[in-house]
Amino acid sequence: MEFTKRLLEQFLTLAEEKHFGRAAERLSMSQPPLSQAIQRLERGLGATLLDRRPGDLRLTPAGAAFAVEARRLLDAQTAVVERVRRVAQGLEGDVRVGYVSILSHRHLPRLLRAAAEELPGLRIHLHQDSTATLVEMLRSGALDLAFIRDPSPVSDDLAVHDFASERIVAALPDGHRLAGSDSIALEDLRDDDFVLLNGTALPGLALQARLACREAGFTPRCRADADDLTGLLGYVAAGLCVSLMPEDLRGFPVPGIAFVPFRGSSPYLRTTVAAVRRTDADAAVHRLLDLITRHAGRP
Amino acid sequence: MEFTKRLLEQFLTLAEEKHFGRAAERLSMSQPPLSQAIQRLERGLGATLLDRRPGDLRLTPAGAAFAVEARRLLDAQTAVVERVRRVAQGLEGDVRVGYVSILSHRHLPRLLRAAAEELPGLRIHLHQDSTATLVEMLRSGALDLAFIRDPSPVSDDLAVHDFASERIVAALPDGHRLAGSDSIALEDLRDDDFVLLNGTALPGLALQARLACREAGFTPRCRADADDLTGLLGYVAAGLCVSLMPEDLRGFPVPGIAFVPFRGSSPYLRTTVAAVRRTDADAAVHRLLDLITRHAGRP
DNA sequence: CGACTCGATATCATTAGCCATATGGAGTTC
DNA sequence: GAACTCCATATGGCTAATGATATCGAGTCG
Repeated sequence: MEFTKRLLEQFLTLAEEKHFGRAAERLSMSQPPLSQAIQRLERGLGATLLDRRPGDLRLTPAGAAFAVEARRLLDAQTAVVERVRRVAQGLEGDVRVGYVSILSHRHLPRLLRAAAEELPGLRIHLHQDSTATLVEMLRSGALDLAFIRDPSPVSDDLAVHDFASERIVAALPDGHRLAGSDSIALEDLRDDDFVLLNGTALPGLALQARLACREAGFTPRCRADADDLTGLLGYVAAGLCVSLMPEDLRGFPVPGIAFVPFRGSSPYLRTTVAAVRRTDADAAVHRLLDLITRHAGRP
Repeated sequence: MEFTKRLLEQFLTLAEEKHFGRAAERLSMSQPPLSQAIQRLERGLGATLLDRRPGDLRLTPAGAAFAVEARRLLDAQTAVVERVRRVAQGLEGDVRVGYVSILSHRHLPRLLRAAAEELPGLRIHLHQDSTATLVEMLRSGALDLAFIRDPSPVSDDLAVHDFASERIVAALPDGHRLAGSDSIALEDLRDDDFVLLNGTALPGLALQARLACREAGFTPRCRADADDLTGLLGYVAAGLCVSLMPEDLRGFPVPGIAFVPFRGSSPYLRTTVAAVRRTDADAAVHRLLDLITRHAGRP
């Protein structure tokens, strides 16, 4: 039994009109083929749908039930078309997004809010991990999009889009001679003891910090190192060293530490990029990526 | 866009096999028409369903969504057929049943239980009213089946089926000289004061009680009357009169009253019949009516 | 580079679904 | 009972859906 739209439409019209002649007219056809279509329908269903009493056509209980179901089938079909089109256009769907922990502070909530407003049909699945793991997951198809650290080992099957560049600021202990300044120059710290990242966890930041010092014309005297930011913060708060950190941390006041920006053309840490597979044709991913690039670089 | 079963089946098979050749083989057709069918489907939907990369066919997000929806559409169609057939066979549906209050004591719960077990797909809508009103509702189509009193004004557009015959018993005050008997004869009460129904509420019972006395060879001396059974019970419990009542009431002991059956061929009150419209072809009504007649006459 | 795989395209035959006209037949009305 | 209403039946034409064969073209691999 095949339920074509035409057949369902014919039955529904007949169910409304309760008159073969009028229904046929509304359907722009003659009466006999309508009779036959309905008969085929009844044979196919194995049930009588109409109580044909002379001059008074009415639906049997089965016919009334089928009228309801027929309308549902029609609605379901158009709904399927709608849904598939929306998925194809990326207005509906699932996107698996990976990110490094730093992002969560400020950018991620803002992005999620914007996505929920602009692309309400998207379900975004979040996964936090290290840059290296995220790249691997992205390449293997376990993720669709990832916010990762740059510089990082990005092969050419991935396309990257600049997302957020954070400036480096100085982290000084409260008692430091420059702790009260509005801004300083990096070379003002050439004679200070530094604590820097050793590069195991955040290689990008560790590298950039050293590069910035070299550009400023000195090699930082490293009194200590640490493998994550909280370690750095501990050393600085103890008053033993100064350090360089992403400006993001200024939003989280740490007792005993002053974050002071650099003057003029200060060293940048180009931190976060959004990466996707070059071959990925998923429209939802591209819509999300578009939204991300439009939100890139904002504070 | 028309979703024939064949087309959905073709897409689903292809979605499983991810290979045009193998899918065509499983569908007992050659590969080219399958390609064309899928292309027509994609054009009709206005969306690309397959990612055709050489040697590795995969579904696009839209294709994956459509695969889910296609399966749902197929299931929905077969479910519709099933449902319509069940309604046509009377295994599913709505039946509006009217009944007179007496019935509710014992028969109605039993019937509903049996119906729920034997015809679980039926939704039974209950309505209690007087015999006259029920007959009118039945005829006008507001009810499908009614348990009514007999004798009653049943026109020949209704078909009636005997359902329950209740015997008349004597209701005697506890102190009555026959209150302890196992059974008595109606003429034993010829000199007692009676309280009987005046016929406004339960004309059948009122009439039958008087007919029974006439058959026993006497006219009951009516000291009082009442328009319902509780009125009768009050008079009897007060010790003022005896009365005649349906034996149903023996199940509800009333303080101060003894119900005593009549000996031998005691007078019957043929109380309740199930009535339906003769022209009604509703299979659910007939199934229920069949169940009712099979349960007729049981205690 | 040549064979192979796999999907797309071109062309054609068959069928059956759909609708039209003409007619039949039951029931109602005046 | 004659005209009318209304649905069913009979018959025929047309279109469009369906699938088969043959071929092409891109990509892969030894």
